[in-house]
Amino acid sequence: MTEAIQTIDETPLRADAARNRERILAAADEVFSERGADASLEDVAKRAKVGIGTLYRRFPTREALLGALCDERLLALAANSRTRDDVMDPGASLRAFMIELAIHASHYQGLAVQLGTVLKSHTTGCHAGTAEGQRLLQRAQKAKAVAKNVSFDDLLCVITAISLAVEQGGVVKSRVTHLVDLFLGGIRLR
Amino acid sequence: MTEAIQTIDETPLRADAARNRERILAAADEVFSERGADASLEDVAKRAKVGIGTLYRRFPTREALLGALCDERLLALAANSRTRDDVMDPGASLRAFMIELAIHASHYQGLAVQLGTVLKSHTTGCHAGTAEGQRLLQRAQKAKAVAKNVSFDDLLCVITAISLAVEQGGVVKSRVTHLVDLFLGGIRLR
DNA sequence: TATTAAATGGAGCAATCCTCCACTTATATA
DNA sequence: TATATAAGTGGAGGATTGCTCCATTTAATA
Repeated sequence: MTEAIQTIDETPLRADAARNRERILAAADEVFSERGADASLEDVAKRAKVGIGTLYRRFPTREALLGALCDERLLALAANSRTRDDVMDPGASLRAFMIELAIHASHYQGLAVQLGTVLKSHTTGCHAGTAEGQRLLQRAQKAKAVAKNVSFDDLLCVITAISLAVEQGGVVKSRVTHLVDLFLGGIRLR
Repeated sequence: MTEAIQTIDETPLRADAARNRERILAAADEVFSERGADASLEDVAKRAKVGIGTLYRRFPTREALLGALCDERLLALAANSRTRDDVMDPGASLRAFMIELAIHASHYQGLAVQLGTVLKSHTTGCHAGTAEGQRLLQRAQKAKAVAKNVSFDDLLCVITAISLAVEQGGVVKSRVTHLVDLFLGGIRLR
């Protein structure tokens, strides 16, 4: 769980730097869990027992830090999704993916709004996540399970919305599922 | 366009206070338009030529200020919607309302995220807006145009999402319409 | 062991939020 | 018209956070 996690990257880190990087990530996970994704970065540095300068050197922006934090979970999510190819039809696979991603995106309070930005940070996990989403969408469209005028951005928009609702309402998986299903099926009766 | 705009309110304002209130609103509209809904409130006060204390006295929170700013437009939106009862069927009315609200919610950069909160500020316009939305939803459900397991919160969630997408993508009415229609019809083929 | 490029930490400036309160002013009343 | 007073005002100032910069320390290499 150590090496490939970093951003698509140039020279390897010095030993102390790598150590500190891990501490920052661990601290950030704690602090963001407790106080939300817009908690003070000074607090993160303090908890990691690292100077604030060190934190900024490693993660120039908050999004970079969030991106790195999401990395592992997004990788897992994408891998997970690929295993479903065998046991689920394309539509169901897409649905499952959307639900998982929506839940992921509300892992820290305040993460949902940033989902779009974070997914664009160049992390292996972020790449894997978007790639998998696009693959699933295409697959579902080829199988005529989903309309072809739907873009991945449309999906992302809806997923963001759903996690946003979860964050605000403080609700749970049932609501996520409900909203995903609404979106899949449409609210209009026929 | 002067009196009923205030929050559901107690004693009337003194002349100077009322004057300042209007200047603050005007300044806020300018500043928020230029720099987004999370612009500095000190800047707003400066532009209104008013002390920062005065601004806070009148609008204790940023949401209160945003609520007041949305007031007029929400009132108009609700009134507008009611006139459509004659010329549109329930489903189409709801659709039109959603589109208008979504566009409204991206009037200032950064407003969308706050839509939920803002709508809860006790302003006549906010009340009118939510009331009208609920009415339209019920009406559409009675007419069997919309599934009955859809709540107003669900709608709000989707509308927020859509304006969020608009804000981020910097896109326009066509995208809003597209997303609303996706949500109404569902993305799944049958 | 000496060299040096990489990494560190935190002082410090800037931006913003928001409170508090000494002063000013509109208005109701005599 | 004069005056009492409740309502309103402005902005200094404390607190928080973001982010940069650079003098110092340290890991890796020869």
